[in-house]
Amino acid sequence: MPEGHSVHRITAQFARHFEGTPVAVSSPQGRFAADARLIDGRTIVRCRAVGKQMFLEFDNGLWLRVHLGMYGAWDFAGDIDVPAVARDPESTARDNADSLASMGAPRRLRMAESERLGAELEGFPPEPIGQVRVRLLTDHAVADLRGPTACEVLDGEGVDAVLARLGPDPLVDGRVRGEKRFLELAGRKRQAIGLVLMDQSVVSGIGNVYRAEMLFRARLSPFATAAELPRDVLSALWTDWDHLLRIGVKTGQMLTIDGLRGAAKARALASRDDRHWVYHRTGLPCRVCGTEIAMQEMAGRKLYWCPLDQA
DNA sequence: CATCGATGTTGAG
DNA sequence: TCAACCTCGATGG
Repeated sequence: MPEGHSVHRITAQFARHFEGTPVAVSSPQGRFAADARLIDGRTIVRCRAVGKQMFLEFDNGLWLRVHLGMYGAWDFAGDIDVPAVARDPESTARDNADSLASMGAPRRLRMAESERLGAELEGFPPEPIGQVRVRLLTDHAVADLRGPTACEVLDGEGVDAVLARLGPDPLVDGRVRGEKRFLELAGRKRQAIGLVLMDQSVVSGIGNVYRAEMLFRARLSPFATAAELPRDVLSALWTDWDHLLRIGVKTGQMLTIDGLRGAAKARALASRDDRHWVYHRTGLPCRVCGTEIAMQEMAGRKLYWCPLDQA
């Protein structure tokens, strides 16, 4: 379920609590047992997020690559920090700005598309719950992975091969260098821009929510051919992705309606239904013009747009 | 309690 | 183009 912003947050959590310490790696569920032995007991030396993928480098040159897919999630527990939003979903934007705070009594923290605090722990480490593909355990913290689309151990070349297939990520490649690559890649796609924004080889980290929201924010038809769009339109899309991704990483939520204040902002933070321009709003009035929001499948994913504003 | 659907990707056909 | 992957919150009875 997570789009790029959550993967950056999860990776920061690993960098903070798992980097620089030996990690016991196991597979309670068993499916990852052989791979786990390759990195068991090693120290994590680097944590990287690129788009929706996370890479953890171990001190023997091997990497753990994880893609959460539709319903993958990490459960953290132990002496770890908890993002402000997860502690208090109704907290204000100002509270959220101070990103992380210590969690006091040991608890569970689930990090996927959203973040949720679980019950207090009875002991450490806690028993794995359900199908845990991978468990990473240090003296102070534990991370359990469940339901990932991809989870494998790679050498440096393997990582390079994966990275070579990924388009730019604003937080990895930078706004300027990333934009150059995005313009090159998107500018030659003779496909609908609604497809191109979801293509991870063109731009990394955008999923179904950000795709719909970015197109509305640009007042752009999802069906326009990417290669035929003026360069400054593509450029604006990239700039907006950079902008939205940074908000997402900071707040932990896909806040795509900017500039909200007071009650409207609190509502957007508290309720997913009040958070977006068009995503998941089929048949509801457009927030700008009142036209019913349309929905149709595009390459097997639901596409939402305003037929008037995005004509 | 059963069923549905989801913020994703891969690979078979 | 579609099923499979494999999880779980939301929904309805």
